[in-house]
Order: sequence, then C-alpha cells, then structure tokens
Amino acid sequence: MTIPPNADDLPSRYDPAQADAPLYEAWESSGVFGVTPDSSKRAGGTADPFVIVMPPPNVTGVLHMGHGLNNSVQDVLMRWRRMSGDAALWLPGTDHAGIATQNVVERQLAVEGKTRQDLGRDAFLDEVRTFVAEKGGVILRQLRAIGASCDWKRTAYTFSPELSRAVREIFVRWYEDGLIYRGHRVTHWCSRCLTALSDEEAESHPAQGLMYHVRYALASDAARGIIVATTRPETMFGDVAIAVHPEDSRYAGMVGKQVINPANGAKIPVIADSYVEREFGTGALKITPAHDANDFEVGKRHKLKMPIILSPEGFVVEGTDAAGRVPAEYVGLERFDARKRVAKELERSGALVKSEQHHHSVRKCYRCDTVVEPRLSDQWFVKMAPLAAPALQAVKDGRVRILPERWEAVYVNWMENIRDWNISRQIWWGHRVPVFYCQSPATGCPAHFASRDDAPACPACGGATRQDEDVLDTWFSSQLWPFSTLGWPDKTPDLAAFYPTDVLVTAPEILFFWVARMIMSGMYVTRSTDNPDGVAPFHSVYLHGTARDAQHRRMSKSLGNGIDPLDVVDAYGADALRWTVIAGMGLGSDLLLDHENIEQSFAPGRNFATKLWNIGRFLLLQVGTVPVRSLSDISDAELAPADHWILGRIDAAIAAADTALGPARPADGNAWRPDELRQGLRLDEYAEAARAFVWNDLADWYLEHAKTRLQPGHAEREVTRALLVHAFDRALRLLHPVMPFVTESLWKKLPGRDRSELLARASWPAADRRSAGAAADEFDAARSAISAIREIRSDYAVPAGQIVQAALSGTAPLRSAAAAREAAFIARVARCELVAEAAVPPGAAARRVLAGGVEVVVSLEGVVDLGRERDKLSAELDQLQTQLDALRVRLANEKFTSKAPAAIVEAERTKEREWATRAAQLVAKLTALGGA
RNA sequence: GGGCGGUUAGCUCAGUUGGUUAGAGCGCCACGUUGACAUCGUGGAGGUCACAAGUUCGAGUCUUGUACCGCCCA
Repeated sequence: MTIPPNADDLPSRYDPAQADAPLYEAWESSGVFGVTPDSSKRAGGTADPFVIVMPPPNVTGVLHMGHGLNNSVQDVLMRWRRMSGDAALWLPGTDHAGIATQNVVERQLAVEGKTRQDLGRDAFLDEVRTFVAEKGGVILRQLRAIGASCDWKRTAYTFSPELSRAVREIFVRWYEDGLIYRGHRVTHWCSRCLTALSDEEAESHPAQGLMYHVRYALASDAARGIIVATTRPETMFGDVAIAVHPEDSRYAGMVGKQVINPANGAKIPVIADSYVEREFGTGALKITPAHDANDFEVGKRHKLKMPIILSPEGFVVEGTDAAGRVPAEYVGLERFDARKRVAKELERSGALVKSEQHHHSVRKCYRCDTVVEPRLSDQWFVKMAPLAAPALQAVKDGRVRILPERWEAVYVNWMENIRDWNISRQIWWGHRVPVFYCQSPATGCPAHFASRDDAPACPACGGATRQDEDVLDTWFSSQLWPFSTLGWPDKTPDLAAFYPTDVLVTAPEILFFWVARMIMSGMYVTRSTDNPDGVAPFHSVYLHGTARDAQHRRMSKSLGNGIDPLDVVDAYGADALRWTVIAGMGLGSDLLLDHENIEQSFAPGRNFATKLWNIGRFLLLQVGTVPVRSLSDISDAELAPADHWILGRIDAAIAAADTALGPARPADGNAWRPDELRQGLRLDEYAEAARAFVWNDLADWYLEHAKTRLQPGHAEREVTRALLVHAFDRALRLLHPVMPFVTESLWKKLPGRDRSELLARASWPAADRRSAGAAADEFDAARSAISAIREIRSDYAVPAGQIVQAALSGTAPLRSAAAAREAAFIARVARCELVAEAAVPPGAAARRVLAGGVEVVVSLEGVVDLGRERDKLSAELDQLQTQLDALRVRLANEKFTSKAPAAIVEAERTKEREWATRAAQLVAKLTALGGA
C-alpha cells in the first residue's frame, strides 16, 4: 500500500520560484526539445515536421515584454505540435544587429573620448566582438526562464561563419543574376550613424515646422519673380533650377528664363516638368537634385548639375559639384543652424515673402532618431520587382497566409509598389559587401565583380583586388534566416527535413523589413525547373500586437512604462506571465498591461495556476497514489451521469482547443483552402476553452460531485478516482502549452505516473467519445436544480448557513427523477433538504420552472415575501409573454413561414410550444400564490 | 495625398454562411470561510451593438452615407 501524500507535502500554493527552474532543467536534459531530421516525413521519418524559426533578437539585447509576448506565442504552438506528435523544431538564435550594436559600442568609446575612426576598422571590430562575447546571448538564457522550448543545440547567429557564407552566396547569385547593382542616387542618410539607410529604416514622424515662401527674382527683370515654398531653405545652396508644370499658364512666360537664387546669387533656369503639381503650394518647385529624391529624378531628366552642399555629418560644405555655391560665412554651419541663418538672411534681403506653420512629416533614423538627410551617394541596391512578383502571388494564392487578414492587404499594397532596396551601409559591423575592384584596372578588367572568396584575383588581368568598404544591411542576413539556419547553401539533412517551415510569429512592424524579404529570398533560393516560383519559407505569418500600457502607449524605455518580464517571472511565475499574454491577446489586438498595476495584470494567471494546483492537491489527497483503473477498463454501466457529463465536457474542451489552435498546416499541403485560410491561431480562445473546462466544469461541478463518491468504502470510489485522474490528466495536457511549469509539476504527481515521464512529451488529448448524451443530460438537470435553489436563496437572502426545504417535480418526469437521483449532491451543495412537493407549504414557497422541464420549489416559511415572489414571477412572465407574442407574430406572418428556411420555421414552432408551456406553468404558480 | 481597419457592458474584446433571449475575462455590488483553493465560493447589476438611410419575412452581421478613432505607405 502506497502511503498517500499528506497535506504538509503539498502547500496550498504553487511556488514557481522554487519549482520552475528544476522543471526546465529536466526538460532540457531529457532532450525533449531536440529533434533530428530523420524523424521528419520529408527525410524518411514518420512525423509531420512543424518548424518555427524564432525572430532573432539582437545579440546584445535583453528580454523585454515584446520578446515575452512573441516567444510565448511561439512556445504555445511548439508545445502543442510537439505533443501532437510532430517532428517539432523551434530554432533559436540572435541577430548581429549591425547599426544597433555598432552604436552601443561607439557610445562606450565616446565615454573614453574615442571614436571608431581613432581605433581603425580592425581594432574597432575586435572591440565589438569582445562586447558581443561578453554581453551577447543573455537573452537566450532569459528565454529559458519563461519556458521557451527551443532546440538550443541549433542556436544560430546571423554573423556566424556558416550564416555569413549564406549571405555571400545569395549576394553573388543575385549579383550574377543582375539583381544587385550599384546605384548613384539620393538615399536616406543618417548624419549621426554616418550611413545610408533603406526606405524602411527611415521612419516617418509627424512634425510641425515652418514653410518658407521664398521669391526668386527673374535675372532679366527683378520686378518679376517666382515664389517657391520650402521647409529646408538651407538646401537652397544646392538649387540648380526652378521647376513648374509645362501647362501652368501662370509661369508660361518664364520657362527657359533665368532666376536668381537669393541664397547665393547664382543664376538658375526655370524649367518645365510634369512632375510638378500645379495645385500644390505655389505650383513652383526649387530643384535640389543632390538632396531630394524627387528633385534628383527631375535633375536627371534635365541633365542638371547635382551639387552636394552638406557633409556626411550634416554640416554645410562645398561638396562635389558645389564649388562657388556656398557663401563663405555658411561653410561649417550645422544644418539646422544654417536653416535659421538662411531664413534670417532671406528675411533681411526681402526675399522671404512669408513663413508659416506647417504640418508635415520628417523621416528619422530608426536606430538613433536623428532626422535623416536625403543625400546623393553611390550605394548597392537589390532590384526588387522580379523577386516580389512570385512572393506577391504566393500570398494571393493562399500558399502563404497573413493573419490577421488586414495585414495581408498591407503586404499586397507594399509589394505592388515595391522600390529597390539599398543594402549597403557605411558602417563596419556587419557582412562586408563581397564586391571586389581590380587594384590596377587595365582594359578589359571589370569595374567590379562579386566573389564567394576573400581576396580573389581580378578575373581579367589576374591582378590584386580590393574589397568594397561597405557592409550589408543587417536585414540582408536575417532575410535568409529560415534556410541559412538549416545549412543552406549546402543540401543538408536539416534543410531537406525542415524547409519550408510552418508559422512565422512576429510583430507587424517588421512585415517589410523582414517577413516580405524572407518570402522573396526563400522562394528565390528554392526555385527549380519543376517549381519556377520556388517554395515560400512558411505557410502562415502570425502578426501579433504590441505591448502597451494602460493609456495605450507603446511600452518603451524612454517612456519608462515598460514591465520587465523577468520581474513578472520572479513575482508571479512564468506560467502567470504566459497566461496573461496568451489569454489577454486576441488575434491581432494589442496587449494592454498597466505598468502601475502589475498585480491587476498578472494576478489572473497566477490565480489560475493556484486553482490548478489546488485541484491537484485535492485530487492527490483524496485519490492517493495507488494507480487507478484505466478508462477503457470501465464499462458504461459503471459510469454515473456525472461521469458521462465530465467525459462530454472533456471532449468538448478538446474540440474547442483544437478548433481554436488549428489547423497546423494546409490540408492539401500546398495552399490554404478558402475555408481554412482564416482558421486557427486563436490562442486566447484556446486558453479560455481550457480554463473554462478546468474551472467551470471540472472544479466547480465534477470535483464537488466527487467528494461524496470518494469517501472510503463508497461503492463508486474506484470509478470516481479513475475518472478524476483521467479528467485532470486531460486538463493538464490541454493546458501544458500555455502553462508548462505548473502542469508538468502536477502531472508527474498523478497516481501511477513514472517520475521520469514528462508531460512535455506526452500526447495531445483526443476525444474519447465515451459520453452518452442522455446520461450527461441527467446530470445537467441536477445542475440546473442546484443553480435554481441557489438563486432563490440569494434572492431571499437566506443566510448561508441555513438549510432550506426543497422539492423537485415537473412536467418532464425523467429529468426530475434524474435530478432526484442526485438528491444527496443537490442537498449538499445547495444546502437544502429535499422533501416531497406536498410537504412544502404552498403559500410560502419560491418556484422556478427550468428549461429542462424540472420544477423547483423551495420552502421559505418565515423567509419568503409573498409579494416579492409574485412580482418576480410576474416580471418573468411579462418578459416571456413579450417574447412569445413577438414569436407568434412572426409565425403568423405568411411571408416568414413561406420565405424562411423550413428548419428555421420549425425551430421557431418548437420554441413557441416550449415557451407556451413555461408561460402556463408560471401562470399556475402565480395563481397559486394568489396573484393575477 | 494613396491603401486598410475599427466604433458592441465601466475597461479590454468575442460574436461563424443574416435567424430574432448579443457573450467572455477583468472590474463593480451583495452574501459567505461548508475539510482542495479567500490567489476562493455563491448570487447579482450592467448593452436602444457610434449615427442616419437602405436591402430583407428577419440586420450587431449586408449596402450607402456621416462622425470619430487607429494602422501602413508617401
């Protein structure tokens, strides 16, 4: 005989601080998170692969709530699929984060008064590597604290030798395919980071600024002029023309004439270009080709000079083609100082017609918030249109779905208007552009060429080469993540087994930065003669919301409104954190957390873990540790109505969870069918379904009911023990993906369980279909009776300790008989004594007619207020009568009965009969109470 | 300026192909410690589904317009 645990072994609360870490250790050391390629169906195994690649956090980053949310979602999916028998791979890793990491190290150097240039490229890179070695990877350890079930052996890094090889490979392929080219054009330039940025990296921010209206006088006739509006008068030194619309009658006579730039006295032509919008501003534009992307295009069309008048650092200079254009007193002025000074000077000279407040947007560097400057330079670009076409089609065909749906429209809109991608950065930390130049170019030597090898010889003359100084956009390497992490460009077993992956879980902010580019590059590298479009790297993109505070502001360091996930883990446990983010976040909605009231945000999760823990505690204390009979060995005849009922509830909960989470992949293996395109990934609905089952069915009803049957010597004790353990086992399995720690902790303790077994590798539950509906309905009749008696007690404020007399009867004898069979249960939980109806004094009783045909009468001798009971019944009757009248009008309407579907009409007729019966019963009760 | 979404209970949100008594969690109110759990239990209040018009036997759900809020891109 096994000795049952005693209450001292089981405190009344789960203690995550003590229990969580050893559980994680047990999972990790058991290898349950690991998966080998040979288990995948694609590589000769038997299991469907299910793969998620983790959006790699910055290598030196630390965990914030966004990571907590992002990784909780992924872990729920991974644990669900792992339990479902898939070859489940969650591949973790980090991103070298070019500009961001370089900035951090540069700031450290700045404290010592040094710049990266002081150190030189090699020494600086050593400095960054040292920093990454010291600080890097912290976030991966932090992810373990929230329970992330990654296959850590495969931890990848975008700047590792292996992934760097993938970067070179695709660069060279694209270069050789003509998809990468050198472009001389205006790009966004960050004067603090000293690098060009992509369009996506220069974020628009609303701004309030001054719009200056400046008059450019005609050189031949100072009395005439053109007024131009600009927000950046400092760029006037770089003006090379004034452009008007060719059909604009206001300026018809001026085209071809010269005007004088009031900022520097230079004579510049008035040109006509249909790019100018006549309705906008004065209808005339100053053209500064080197410092505005649109002006650059105009300048190209008109073969204008492109003087650069700002230094890379943002100071006024006479740069390329600008000799003589900048008055000496402006040289060396910071751009915003120069703006003020130019404006002042224009005002003094009378050229400034007016200046007015103006709403516009300015673009800022996404890494340092510096206002970016459009600047002419030579950069490497990827030609996007050929790559975008198949990636757009894949989404339109349903080979890739984007959830929530509205982001799909955003994706389509972006892809249809895609612009070329500037991939070169003038920083040092990153993959160096693998383009080489001949050191002593002779006739026949290429201007440049791309190479997989370092220091290749010039292919034409065989001479020495030098490598391009620039490095690649950090997103250039992360776009390869779904296949570079699996060994591409080699044909590895991993790549065969796990590409394509399944779900990509991330935030909408990086839909273009990362997701779209992964689809494009993933399809590109998997093109074949059989499949010219290639294979998209995942079939589902799940875009989750943002962590925000109670005022809906994005959580951020600068606002100080963040919540540290690790603080939450310490105070409430990882399960509570996960519960809050999963249960609290509908598909696509933001997660609102009040940083000033952590308790309100995370207590529900902790409370639920406590509830679960106490169900387990009750079960272990009452059921003991002796193994229980298996459900399949118990005959239907041994099952009580309550058993049938809980078995039905289990099946319903499993079905609800499966519907909320799945399908895991498209049924036909290629594209989503329209009917399944928007299904699944409702993690909050899954969590709620599991919670409702555990709390509202198992704990509130079945467990209460079991208390009597578990008494030592009770004939049904063994069946009850078995059913309780079965139900709780199913509950723990269902909840494991969202609350892995407390469920694992409890599951190990269930009777008959071998301590070495892990819930993390147990099977996901499937419906038993043992529940007989009629038997379950009997238990429902008892539940209804209990609720009715409780309502009556509450209505009449019967003291909680007082036992009342109650009788069950009604028009549905079977149901009332069934309810009567649960008399002991009803009596105990409704705190009543069940008597014959005749024993209840008619004048001092409250009655309820229940939907199932059971009628409940509660004797309230000395408590009941007859008038109040009459009012109550009248009110109920009134409401019912109103609805019944409306129903009868509807049924009397010939248009309804003839046009509505027969099934609907029949349902309405059935309802009419039921309501009429119930109304008649209510009338009878009222009459009995002396009412009208 | 172009594209897209939203407005349902005090708060945050569900609400399937239109089917007629609109749901949940949290919060709120009342009562309560009955041997798993007060991080709990029992009961309750609370919504003319933003507004207007239309389609329909029937509209939270479809159409159009208005107001307000938000997102993406310029």
